Amino acid sequence: MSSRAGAAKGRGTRRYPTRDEVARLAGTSTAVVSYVVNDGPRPVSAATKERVLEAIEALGYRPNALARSLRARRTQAIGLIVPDLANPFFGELGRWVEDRGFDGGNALLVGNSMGSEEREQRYVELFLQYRVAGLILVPIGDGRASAQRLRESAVPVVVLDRPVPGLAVPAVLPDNVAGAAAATRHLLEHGYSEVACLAGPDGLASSEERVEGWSRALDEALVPMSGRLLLRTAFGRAAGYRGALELLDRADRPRAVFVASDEQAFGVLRAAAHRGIRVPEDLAVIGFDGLEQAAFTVPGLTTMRQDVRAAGELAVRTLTDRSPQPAARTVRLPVRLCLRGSCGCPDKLEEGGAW
Amino acid sequence: MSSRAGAAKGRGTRRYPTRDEVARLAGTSTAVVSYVVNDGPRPVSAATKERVLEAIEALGYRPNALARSLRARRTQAIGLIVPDLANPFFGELGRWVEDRGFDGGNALLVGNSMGSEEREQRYVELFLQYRVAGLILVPIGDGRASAQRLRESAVPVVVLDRPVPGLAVPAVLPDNVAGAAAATRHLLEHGYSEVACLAGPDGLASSEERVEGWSRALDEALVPMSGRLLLRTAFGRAAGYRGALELLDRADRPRAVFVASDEQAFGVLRAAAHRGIRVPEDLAVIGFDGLEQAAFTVPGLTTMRQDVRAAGELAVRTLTDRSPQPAARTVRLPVRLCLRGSCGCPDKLEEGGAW
DNA sequence: CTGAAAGCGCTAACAG
DNA sequence: CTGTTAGCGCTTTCAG
Repeated sequence: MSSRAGAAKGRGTRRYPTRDEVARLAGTSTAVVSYVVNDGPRPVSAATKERVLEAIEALGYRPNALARSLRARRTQAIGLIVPDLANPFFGELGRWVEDRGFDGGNALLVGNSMGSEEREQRYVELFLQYRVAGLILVPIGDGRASAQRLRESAVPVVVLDRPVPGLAVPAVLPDNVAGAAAATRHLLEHGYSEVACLAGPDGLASSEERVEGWSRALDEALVPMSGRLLLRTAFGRAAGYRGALELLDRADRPRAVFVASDEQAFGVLRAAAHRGIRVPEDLAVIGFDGLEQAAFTVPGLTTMRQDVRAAGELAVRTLTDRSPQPAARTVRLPVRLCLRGSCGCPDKLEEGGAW
Repeated sequence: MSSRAGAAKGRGTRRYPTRDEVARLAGTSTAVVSYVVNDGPRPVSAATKERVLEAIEALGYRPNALARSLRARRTQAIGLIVPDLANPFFGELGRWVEDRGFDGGNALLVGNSMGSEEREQRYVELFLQYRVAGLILVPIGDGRASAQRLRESAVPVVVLDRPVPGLAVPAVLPDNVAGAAAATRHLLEHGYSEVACLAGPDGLASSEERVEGWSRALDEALVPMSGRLLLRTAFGRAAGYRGALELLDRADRPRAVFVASDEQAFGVLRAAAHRGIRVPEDLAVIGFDGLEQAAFTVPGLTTMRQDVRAAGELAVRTLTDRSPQPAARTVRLPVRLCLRGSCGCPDKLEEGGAW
């Protein structure tokens, strides 16, 4: 058995040693312990420091971050609220936010709003009580509900992925319009005379922007638009699957489709297979987001890749920069066409085996 | 402009109102404010309560969770450490952990170890400093490194997905051996005379257990084993892709393969397509994990589905239950065969459109 | 170079 | 029913 302070028997049984105990054991004052732990602000003689370090080690002392934050009047925690962590897009986003935060010594609190505004509110509230140093929000719905509560608060906030009309807060967004237009244009260049759009839900700004890009590309190419080419569904594989069936079961089914998210596109691929419709020969598909999984579908999914990493990192940086805050700024990150087989281009796995 | 206490001009500029200000405005003592906020432990007259509530509202008062926790000597936060949030398996796990924690009013701190033991350690350390009420760990490698540090601490810990030999701590694990054996047996029942195994990395307990199950099923069926049937790769799509190419490029390539994770299996499906090998006609495939995405590959991926939700919820419950802790217990959750097209069974999307 | 002590915001005795 | 007050563990002036 270890020589350390009494081994834990039950659970959560043992108390954490405090600064007082360390001081006592080292035969110094608590202030000195603090100077050692923080390497400042006052100097400590080498000998004393040594004794303190030994006491810390012997006791297994771990500074209490809560007390520290209380005293400092600021935490090192940042909050992230997303619609669903199990959605690979938010998973990837979360990874980069976490990674960047970790570099800066931040802890990351995450909340899933699960598509519920009420739940989103509750998380905003909870994180505010935890006095997070910053809050990154991928808002649900039109985000108006959270806007008010946030505007009244003192935390720096960044919204990600979706603009929130009423909120004058920095935003990091993909260039949805340009991306959707590029995807549509690419399909047109493959020679299709019309391109359908399997869009995201109504009323969600990022969804509307992608529809806008699609429609703009059609206009530019002087392709006549028609309502029957546009179908809105929820984001997500299952919704994409059902939407695709609806499109594909029509007598005049489309030959090419721009899908507003990769997740929906996975559903489209599955639906086409289910109906015996070959991709890309009978149906050309382009998705949006650039998920890692898109490189592994059969055929590979051509998609508009967002730089999720840049988005996550930029969000954290915006929160973290202690520089005088410029007026709330919206940054549009470029998306780029990532060619694979589903649109009719050659279907090669990325060289170098990037993933 | 709102009538509330001075609007924030810069960022993080405004201070949070404190309990003292609320008390002053309501003309009561701070204790009463506390009684109102916590609805106890002492009763408060309706009139006073009313005044306090108004003051709270007027000031936009939000109790400081840090101070509260410091005082209470315990937090409501739970820590989750996973290898990679962007991996859909851990994403799904995270979702359920979060969901269950949320019900209990817990905040969730998450850390990505990114496959690095050092990083895992640092997160354990960080979360301990935050005095999390409990820690859920999906350990990297053999997990031995974290074991010691955890054993010395006072936090309740649960390990998930992978056993840690040296750690006497509750564990929630899938029944890897039985699952792998069932998958292998199913492939054998399809009439294949031998079944290859594309396994996970060496030295990871959960990976070894799946190999064990595969080999056991082969033994039982009196199928001669051979080293050439077993290939280990890292978990992940890219590794699965490369491993599959290696298997498929052999002159005596296997006709049926049990793959140790769905992620790897996605790579296998892609590799087969790349080589013009049809699934399931030329190659039957079964994965492991039961990711949601597995229902959307082409063909649908037959897989051993884990009940990730049950695992996540059970982990939280184990941490949260304030009942006297029974001896560290290991729970094995059953996995069940989920039939789709990749093994040669009929390929239907789940009825009811579960997803 | 080191120590004493005030106080971060909150809760819960204890005393009215 | 309500008020006073002693800390929770830490940092940091201010004196030595």
